[in-house]
This record gives sequence, structure tokens and C-alpha cells, in this order.
Amino acid sequence: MDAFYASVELLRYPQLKGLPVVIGGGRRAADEALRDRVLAEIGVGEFPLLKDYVGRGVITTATYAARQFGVGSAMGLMKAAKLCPQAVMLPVDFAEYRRYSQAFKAIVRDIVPLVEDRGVDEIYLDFTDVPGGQREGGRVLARLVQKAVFDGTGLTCSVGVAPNKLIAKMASEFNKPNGISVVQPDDLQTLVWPLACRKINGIGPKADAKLAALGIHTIGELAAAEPQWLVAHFGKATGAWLHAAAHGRDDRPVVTESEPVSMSRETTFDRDLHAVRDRAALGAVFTRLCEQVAADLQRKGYAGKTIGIKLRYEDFKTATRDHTLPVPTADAVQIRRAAGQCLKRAPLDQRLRLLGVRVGSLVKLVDGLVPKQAPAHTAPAQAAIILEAQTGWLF
DNA sequence: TCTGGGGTCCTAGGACCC
DNA sequence: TCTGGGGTCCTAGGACCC
Repeated sequence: MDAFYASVELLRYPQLKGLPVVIGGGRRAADEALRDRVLAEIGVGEFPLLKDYVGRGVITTATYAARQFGVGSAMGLMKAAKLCPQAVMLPVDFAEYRRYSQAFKAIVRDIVPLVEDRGVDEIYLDFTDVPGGQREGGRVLARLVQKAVFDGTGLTCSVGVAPNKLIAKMASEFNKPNGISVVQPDDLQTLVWPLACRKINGIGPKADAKLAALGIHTIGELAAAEPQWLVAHFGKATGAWLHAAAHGRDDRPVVTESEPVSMSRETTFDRDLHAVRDRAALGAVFTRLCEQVAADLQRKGYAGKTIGIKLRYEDFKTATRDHTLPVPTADAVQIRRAAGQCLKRAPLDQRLRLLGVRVGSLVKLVDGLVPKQAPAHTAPAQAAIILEAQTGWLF
């Protein structure tokens, strides 16, 4: 989806169309959510501006008009305010984006049943077995999807059509917004190799910097590197993957079903809190996070046995601690107790800017109860005993 | 006045088991 | 006296993605 959050906001406030608008903010922006409702009726000049914002946070999405000024996702708000002070700033309304997310996915699933979720605003579709879905048909199908999504939601999206997910993802960026790109295997050298390595989904800032230090900047240069040389520098798995990716090879299937592994809640404070001096405030937030994650688990029907906390200090360093319970839980009090034990093991000599609570090793509840499961050891242990009986001292 | 919130996956060492 | 070879689980950190 193109500039998804911002585009949803423009549906609500069409008077902002064409203007630089950014979505983001933290605590302070939540206050403005109330004002926001009224703003629908007021003129363009009445909207809160980026330059008037005080507080922490990053931009989650910027309209294309705002991107002209160099403002983009994940940028700190203070930096963004310098680049584009006149941009309108709206608070994040995640519930609304989720509604549009479900709507566009349902529309697409009606056309192409094999859909892999990649967060709120992105999906992979498997066109392979859709009639006419191959070759020239890919473009036709992509246009059909775009039109259906636009007619149903008023939102535009960009589609990449390619032999695999790796290239399709890259191709989807070629013609944003509202574009379609078809990349055939033969197009690899002309369309993909000139691009920066960073364009490969899976190469982030660290890997990119390491490649640059080795003199590799483009995907073509990466493709030319000896596989053994890549393995020597990046390890067996990553080295082999880099080589395959640069040659456009990717055999990952489109995965239509998956179970969550963890659920978490975290919050960044308005100001850094001291473990001792702000003990009461910290304790209240901590308990609330536990209650929220417990509510999330219960609403979605999961329980987990690995309870963890996350701390971010004033110097932005992060520490995590976790503890595994004998039995999965979705209970706020139990989570709070285990998380409290974790907190005792973490360093608290620095001020904190963020606190988080996580529940992992999830199991799906059956009738609201944790299903009985044989311990993982049972089967191998029994097998070993049987072998012992048969082979005597040899085992 | 830098730097959100919610995730997944990988690595690596140590405990522990057979 | 210099010591295996599997395997799984737990914990902590980190890279990366949307």
C-alpha cells in the first residue's frame, strides 16, 4: 500500500490532499487525537504543524508531498521538523489503519486466494495457479488487484510481479505510487544489478556497511563476488544467501498461515525515568504493560511461558531479561510477578527511556485452556529406553 | 531536543540429558 | 588423567522488517 497510514488519514481529511503531512509522534500526539476529531470540520490552516510539536517520537509515514522535503519513515520528529516545519502532523490511529488493512486484504483474497501477510500494509500473492496469472497475465492481474483495492477502499497500492518473493518485493518499489512493475528472469542484469545492495530485503544498515567496506555497493558487484569469498566474510549461511539473492534466486514459498511466536507491549516515556526516584510511576507503567499484554493474549486466545522484559536506557542501549515458567499463562498477575523477577536481574543504575513486557513461546488456547502437551522429552526418552532394552550396555 | 512499537529469526554459550 | 557425541532448552543480544 502506498504511504498507507498517511493515505488513510487523507481519506478522513481530504482537504489535506497534496500537502505535506506526516503521521507519528508518541505520548503528546495522543492528546491531540481528541482535537483531531474536531479538526475534520476546520480549515487546513487549523491543523497541528510539525514545527509546533514538542516531544519524542519518529515519523511512521509521510505523504509523497512531505517526502519531497526529505522527510521519511523512522526519522526523528525533531529532525523532520527542521526539514519541513510546515508539514501537518497527525497522530497515529492504529485501529483505523487495521480496519483498512483487513478491508484491502479481504478484497485481494477474493481475486487471489494465496496471500501471505507481511504486516498491515503489505502482502505477497501467489499468482502461479491463477488462470492467466503468468507472464503478460501478471500485469493484467496486478491491474485488476489495484482497481479492486481502489474501488473498495479509495487507496492505491504498488505491485511487483516477478518469479519469486525477493524480486517481486524489489519490483514493487520501482513504480511507486500506484505502479506496476513486471520483472522477468532476463531483466535481472538491467533492472536489478544496478541497484544498491540495500534494496535487497534482508540487507539492512549493518550488512550494507560491511559490504561497502569490502568495496561492494551494487547488487551486480555482489553477484560478481566469489561465493567462497562471501562465505569467508559473512559465514556459511549468510554468505550463500547473499550470493543467491544477488543472482535473483529465492525459493521461499508464499506462506498463507502462521502462528504468532510472541506478543509484547512497550512504551517510551515522555522523559527518562529513574528506577529509584520514579519508582511509583515506573511501577504503574510496568503493571499496565503486563495487563495490556495479558489482555492481548486473552483476546486472541494465546498463552505463553517465556515472560520477558525490555529496558532501553538513556544512552539508547537495550537490555532484555526473560524467565520461562513451567506452564504457559495469559494472566496479568502471573506475568507481572515473573516480569518483576526479571527486572530484579537487570541493571538499573542508568535512567530508563523505555520499558517493555513480552510473552513468548506461545501456545494456542483450546476452550480458553492451555492444551495438555507431552513434554518434548517424552518421545526421544522412550525411544532411548526401548533401544537400551534391546541393545543392553551398548547404549 | 536525536532515535516508536510490534514483530521474526539467528547466533552463541551453558545447562542438562542420554 | 585429560576426558565423546549427540540432542534440546534456556537466556541475552542483535539484525532486520513493516
